[in-house]
Amino acid sequence: MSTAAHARNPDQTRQILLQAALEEIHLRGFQAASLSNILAKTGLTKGALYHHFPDKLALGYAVVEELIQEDTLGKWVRPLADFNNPIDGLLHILNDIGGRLDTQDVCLGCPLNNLAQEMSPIDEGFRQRLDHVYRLWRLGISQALAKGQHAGKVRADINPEATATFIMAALEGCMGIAKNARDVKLLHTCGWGLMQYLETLRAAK
Amino acid sequence: MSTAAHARNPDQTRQILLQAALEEIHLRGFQAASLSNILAKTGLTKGALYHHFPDKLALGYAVVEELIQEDTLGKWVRPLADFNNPIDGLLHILNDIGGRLDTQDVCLGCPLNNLAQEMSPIDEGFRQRLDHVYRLWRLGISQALAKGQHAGKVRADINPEATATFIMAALEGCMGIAKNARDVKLLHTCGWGLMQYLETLRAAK
DNA sequence: GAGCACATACATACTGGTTGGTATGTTAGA
DNA sequence: TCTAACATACCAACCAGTATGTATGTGCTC
Repeated sequence: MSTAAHARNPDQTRQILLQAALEEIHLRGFQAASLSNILAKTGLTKGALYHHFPDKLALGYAVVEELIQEDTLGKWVRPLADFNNPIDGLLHILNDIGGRLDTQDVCLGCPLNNLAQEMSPIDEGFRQRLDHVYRLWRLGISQALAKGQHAGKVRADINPEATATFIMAALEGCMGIAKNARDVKLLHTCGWGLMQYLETLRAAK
Repeated sequence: MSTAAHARNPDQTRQILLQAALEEIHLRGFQAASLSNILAKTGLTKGALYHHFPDKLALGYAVVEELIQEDTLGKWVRPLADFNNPIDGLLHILNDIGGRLDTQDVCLGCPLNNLAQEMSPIDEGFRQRLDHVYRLWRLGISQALAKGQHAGKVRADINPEATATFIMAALEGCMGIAKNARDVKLLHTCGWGLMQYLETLRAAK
């Protein structure tokens, strides 16, 4: 019987480190993220960190691959596949996420976009991993749009890939603008513009 | 007669420092921007830098207020005022800038957006200065749209301010996506989506 | 199934390098 | 002659990373 004074659970420890790293990176960015801050938040030490990750870069990569990618798939790609009208689907997800975001979320912005803007010119490894997430996201929207075209819900004269790219970009842009303004209302204003655009994609009856 | 061995020109020295700081910040971000790198690029020393600026933060603020703001006004706000159809104006500027951007520009992204994403959660002074630039930009587009409405060029049922916000956001989003993809073609794909949106704003004949 | 062997899972203490910032020079020009 | 405009030398703080120590669980032996 273990008294659990120092019970060991390496998988959980790893998750705790990843989560704390995500929070620190989300706030300060990767370069300015301090390992000491991350460890202070977890109560762990450098021994634990460097046992689970070879260096800071690997920790950052793991945050992208295991947390940010999963979050993107879970919030956007998988839910969207459940709708047979992708425009309704996108509007629903948009409203759902937009309604749940509080001021703090808006102020910190999208972790994917934050990291992309910071790290893509500096580190190719980050760039590729982030690009992979963007590709999955874009592909999810693109396939949904194509399916919607076959179902006669989406205009046949638009290119699903290009349109998906623009939707994704516009969304990140809206989040970014609202983030700097520190204004949830501005996010909704911006989101209204995006929804207006989405409506133009519906097939004529 | 000055042999110009060490000719002094404080205003020019200040500009040189600002420009070098902009380049370094554009590449690495503000926090990771190294004063040593900036000085090495200029051939100046810390004495010069700290004579013209009290600290690193003030240097960063000056870059926003004097370089980035001017650039935004010069590239977007002032040119747009010359068109009597804002939609044609926006399309023209978009094509003009999009055509001139090379791969390096795309990879580094928009300095305004870069700084906003990095610094707005961390430093209120940065946030306010960047917000001011965004406001000027948004106001420029908004006023042009309103003018276009009165001239019967722009649909009367859209809100100029909200639409201007979305245009600005979508644009920054497109730049951001292309930046991470390191792909000029993706920027044009994305830009095509934005242009498609702009076309929907035209008043019916 | 008791005890030993060993790898895993951490904690602690320390280091070299870089950073922003400062204190103190030195030189140019008015 | 005095001040603005720089240059030089230095410093404390912080950083990622490492070397080493220690405790925990686990498998293997007899």
